[in-house]
Amino acid sequence: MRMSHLVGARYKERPAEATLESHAFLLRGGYARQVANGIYSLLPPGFRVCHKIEQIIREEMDRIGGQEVLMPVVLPRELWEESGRYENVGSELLRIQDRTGHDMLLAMTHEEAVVHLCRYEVHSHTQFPFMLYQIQTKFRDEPRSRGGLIRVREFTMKDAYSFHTSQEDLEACYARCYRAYQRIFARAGIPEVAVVQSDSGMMGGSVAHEFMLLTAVGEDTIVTSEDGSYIANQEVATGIIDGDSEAPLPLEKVHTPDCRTIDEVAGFLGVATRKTAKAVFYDHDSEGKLVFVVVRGDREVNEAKLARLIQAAPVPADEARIRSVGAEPGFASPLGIDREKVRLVIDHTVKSSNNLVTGANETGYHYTNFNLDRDLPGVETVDVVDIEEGDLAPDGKSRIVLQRGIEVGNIFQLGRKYTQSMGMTYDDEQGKAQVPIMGCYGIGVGRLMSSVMEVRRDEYGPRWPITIAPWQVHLNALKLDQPPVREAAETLYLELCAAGIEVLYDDRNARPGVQFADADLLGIPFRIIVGERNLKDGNLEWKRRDTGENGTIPLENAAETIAQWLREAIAQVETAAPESL
RNA sequence: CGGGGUGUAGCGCAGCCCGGUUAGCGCGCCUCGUUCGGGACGAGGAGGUCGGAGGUUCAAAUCCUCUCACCCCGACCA
Repeated sequence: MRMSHLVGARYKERPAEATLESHAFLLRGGYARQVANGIYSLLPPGFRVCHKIEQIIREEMDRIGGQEVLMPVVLPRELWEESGRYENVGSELLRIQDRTGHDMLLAMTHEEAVVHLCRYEVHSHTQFPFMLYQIQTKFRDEPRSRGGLIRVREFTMKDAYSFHTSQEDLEACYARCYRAYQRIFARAGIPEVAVVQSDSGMMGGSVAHEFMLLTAVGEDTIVTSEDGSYIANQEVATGIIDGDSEAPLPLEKVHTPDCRTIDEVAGFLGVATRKTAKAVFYDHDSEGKLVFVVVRGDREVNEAKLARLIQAAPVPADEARIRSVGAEPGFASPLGIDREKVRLVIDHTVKSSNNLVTGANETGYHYTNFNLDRDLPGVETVDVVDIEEGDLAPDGKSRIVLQRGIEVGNIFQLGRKYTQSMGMTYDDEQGKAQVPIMGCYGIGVGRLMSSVMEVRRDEYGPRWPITIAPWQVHLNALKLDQPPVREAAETLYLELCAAGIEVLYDDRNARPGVQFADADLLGIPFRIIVGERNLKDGNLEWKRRDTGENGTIPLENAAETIAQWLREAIAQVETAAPESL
């Protein structure tokens, strides 16, 4: 590629809307342009990186027996009604109508489409297991997209779906996919991606893992232990939260005027927030009951955990709804509440602490010395709070440290949620109809590109791993108007191209500073500089963008030398990938 | 959806509070010349419905009303 004709301006200045470094470089380097909120076009460099990532994904999915297909972006309402998601998924599902007024939708994921496809194609246990995948556009009408390509509304995703006749078979496939993902991220140049236990969210299913690139700008909170033995998404993380064991004191009702928050109550009574019990209300559980959550005052309700408990999306309840069950906002308490009217959810922390302050369900009054075992005997407690920094890991051996991560991939054991509801069956050995078990496996391509950019860069631009760089070699010719320089550069360019190497040739006769600054923004790992300074000795200069190494090589046979370097550099990245299963 | 902010040339911004020629500046772009190893210099030039609509006024980028878009924080989210 001759750079004089490369489309995509590079900016010297940082665009105002960029927040993350990767976002700034995407715009400054001419990789992507925003069309609307969370909707982007990719320019040639950005598309080339994405295409290479996709190619790695293809190779690894094919290696474990994946079969590539392509399903539609636009799906009819009826298909999603079969699974129940047309009603269950909120406004992030973009619903549209065709010219006849028929309800359609833009797929945000393709479980329905793949089951629709397979239920007509596969009928016998002899055809199992199998895995289909596609690399295709998804649309999710995010309430708030941000961070360049990290979180967008329209994006390209590799989504794979496996079908099995037994849980054991699913688990074997899951393990292969898990390993394939490790290989994909390693080959893309970020072998440090961590695997964490995760929530399966609206997808349903049980076992799920997320592949997280740990970075301060990540949107997810990851709970890790200091000794490295534990790692989980905060949405599912468990741990040991310290309690205390004072002798229970008599329950006492005290006047607490205008103390509606935990901080106000604790301050007024002169106790630590951890010596209080906090009431939080959500509307409503799967049976329509108000959910009354009680956690220790210094702790936060983990809404992902709560959602799994109540089998519904927790929505904070308004004051009228809280009063309707006899509780008093600001002074609410599990003591004396009508348990027929509410779904009482009490966290373990309330049981493991003593003599807590809790509301009296009466404006201006709290109880002190609330002890769950004594005052509400027989109430079961659950885990419904966030694990925080300094708690103990589940094994009790190590302290918890919180980190941030970007989710670059995920894998789920889905079970029969979609095959059951959509009536997919096969005949088993006895000729009896059975419902297959599914797994699903996703990777966001653009998010992966941005994520790599976020962790492989310096102040001047990205430092692409050789395996996903937009081009492999950046050829700079300094003073192109001088015949010897032009001749050497043009010849080398053609030789490199002939050798099958991807070359970006800066043939613009621009000043060196301009060329180098642009080269930094494009982040190509091998830079070859043709300039009169070294050319008079028959040499070329080279520089590694990724490692900073540099030197000179003879012009003669340079293409062969460079080709050899590339093979070695690629091999070096690939050796970081674990063996396939 | 709640709170805050910003819309002026491809990019970054000033001008607005306190209305008044032909709306500026830096970068980028085009032409010519001098330059040339980390974003050169000089000369000349192109490029603007001041986000949109309505209003106030002799006069609106500037004041008022409405509206749209984008950004940030929160809620939400596979």
